[in-house]
Amino acid sequence: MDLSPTAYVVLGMLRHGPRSGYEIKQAVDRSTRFFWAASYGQIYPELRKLAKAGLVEGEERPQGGRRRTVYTLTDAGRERLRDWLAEDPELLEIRDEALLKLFFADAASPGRAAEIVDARRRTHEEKIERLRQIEPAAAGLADSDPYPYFVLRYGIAFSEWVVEWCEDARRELEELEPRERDESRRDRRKPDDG
Amino acid sequence: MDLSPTAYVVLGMLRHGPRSGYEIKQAVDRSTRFFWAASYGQIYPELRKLAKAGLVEGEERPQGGRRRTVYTLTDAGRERLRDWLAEDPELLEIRDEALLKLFFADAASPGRAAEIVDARRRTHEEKIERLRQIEPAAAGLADSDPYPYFVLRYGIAFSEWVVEWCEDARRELEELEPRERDESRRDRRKPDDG
DNA sequence: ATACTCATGTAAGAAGTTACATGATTAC
DNA sequence: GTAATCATGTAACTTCTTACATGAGTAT
Repeated sequence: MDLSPTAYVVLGMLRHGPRSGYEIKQAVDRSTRFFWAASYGQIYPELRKLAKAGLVEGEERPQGGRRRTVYTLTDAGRERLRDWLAEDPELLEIRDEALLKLFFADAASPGRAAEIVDARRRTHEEKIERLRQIEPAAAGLADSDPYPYFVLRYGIAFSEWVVEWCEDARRELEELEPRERDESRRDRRKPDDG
Repeated sequence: MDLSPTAYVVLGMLRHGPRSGYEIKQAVDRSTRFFWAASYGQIYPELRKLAKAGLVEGEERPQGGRRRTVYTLTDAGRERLRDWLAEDPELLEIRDEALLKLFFADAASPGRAAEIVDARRRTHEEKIERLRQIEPAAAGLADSDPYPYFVLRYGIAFSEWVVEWCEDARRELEELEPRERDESRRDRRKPDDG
């Protein structure tokens, strides 16, 4: 049976011990979210599928009168995770509306490109802030498993790089877009292209 | 009527003049692909929807005995594109298997983290190569519309940054992963975490 | 001839989001 | 008491990919 990529997120989140679906969702939001999100609508059905396949085991562990099912990796599940980790990563998908809008900026009103770049900068500044908030906790756990912290720092460094790029781009766009650009450009346009 | 994000890719690809579905797909593969992909299975149905909505207009323009439908932006379509460009970009989705595997590397065999980083480096080296191949063509068109070239250079710069990060990460992992790490680490692990 | 590119499309299904529903516990 | 958090789940829907089918033109 083939597993979806998100199934491996679930298996992976159980690598250090039992967790409930709710806890997995929380862990995803605090960690892999910026490069791999997952919703309840995926996690809960996935846990059941994995249990049926014998890769995880569910156990009722209510807290007070609150029902709660905690899942544990089985040996088969751990092996499956290991096998997947042993394959070279393939999938890399990006949907970046900011880049798309910048790409089409020629069809926008004059000066809009710079605003799009500014919006992109703000997005990544917020991302940095959010990641910095979870950084201390991640650093504390790095002792027993260094990789999540490693990846978190990648996320921060990446967004910092984007912010720098936006600042450079801003300056470049100002040279590119003097007030009269709109008129002068239209003259140079190939007939085919208008 | 709401448009899907990919509908705007189609509208945007018509901003400089009429194109067939086939040509749109080609343009996507040569340009927006690295941050926004689109398949025939989206493009052709989308063109029909947009035509029904009056945002594009199709015209039969066979080449030889080969049927061919070419679409043009209507005024309404151009306005719709402009309105969308005037809204701040929101969507940013990443699915990065390499980061996910690195995140879970603690559950992999020793030394696997470094291999994942190496694979990531290769992926982005290939990306740079592909982008460099289309760079001259993009640079040539920058005269009439500078933005696609602008975004292309972002793509190259980004992948170059990733390659550098991978080189740094490689070195850091070697410090982190001396041969005996596996044993020593297990001792420091909290009981909750095993 | 045969392989490649041009050209358009559909069907099936995977993957993922959103909104909703339910109900207990905890903090103020 | 009431708002937030803990906890689980489903249904409807959107989005997107993959695989397939068809057929003409072009280059070797």
